[in-house]
Amino acid sequence: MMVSASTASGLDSYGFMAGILPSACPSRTVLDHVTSKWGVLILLALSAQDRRWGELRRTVQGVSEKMLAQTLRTLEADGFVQRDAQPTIPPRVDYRLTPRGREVADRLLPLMEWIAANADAIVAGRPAG
Amino acid sequence: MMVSASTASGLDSYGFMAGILPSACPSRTVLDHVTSKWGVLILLALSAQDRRWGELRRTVQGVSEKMLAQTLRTLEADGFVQRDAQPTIPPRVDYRLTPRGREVADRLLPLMEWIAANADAIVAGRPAG
DNA sequence: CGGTATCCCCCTCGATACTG
DNA sequence: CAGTATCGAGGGGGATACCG
Repeated sequence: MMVSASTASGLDSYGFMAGILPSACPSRTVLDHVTSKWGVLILLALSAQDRRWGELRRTVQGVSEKMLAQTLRTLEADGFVQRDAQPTIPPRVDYRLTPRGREVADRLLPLMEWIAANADAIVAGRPAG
Repeated sequence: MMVSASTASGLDSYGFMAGILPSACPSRTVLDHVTSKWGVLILLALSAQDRRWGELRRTVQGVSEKMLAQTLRTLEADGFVQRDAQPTIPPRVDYRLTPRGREVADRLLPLMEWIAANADAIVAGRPAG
């Protein structure tokens, strides 16, 4: 079986294929953060434009305040998101992607586009139940 | 702010940016399956080569039998993975990506490569705690 | 070998209330 | 507006036992 050389060799060079992302390795935690239920959607929302807290809450439909705050803190700790708080009254806080965050978002976008384009067909084809 | 036209316009054409993947839409469920804790790793493992159950269990380190079975069933229901059982004794079951599964895996690979290459720096930069 | 069934703990997450 | 604190339900997920 043949796999596109550019992708397969890239992965093998990091030793993925023998045991994939060994359980103790740092990649697992980063992966969990990036692909977390709300992490993906927040990164995507910020990839389009910088957003304020309330705007983010409205854009990422269904996220609770708790999970928005928690996920933002995680993404900030990993250096994907920068928090910019202005000590005005009322307070104003903007969130933006860091350069590192943009690199991740750029790799998330093709996946999301594909899912958006194919979701209907996938759901329609699921076995009943 | 300028974003690469090829990615941004692609997303906007699916109406992502106003409210991102509205909570009720099918994309959310597909996204959850693809980016689930074990789903990503299983798709990645199968993208390198077809694998038997036991091989998959060893390759995806840390997965329990229950979660491996459960995740494989989900990926199969979504049409990403094909199960090929041979009624021999002892039984032999192979799993392979479907064409649809390969399309997803191809979009997952660049993300995984980036994470593998940057995980150490990210973890090292996390605040203490 | 390649699973399924069951029990049960713990941790995530949502709801609610409160604050600067 | 932009959060934090607390609580309680639910289900993800591990351990174990069993089956074809």
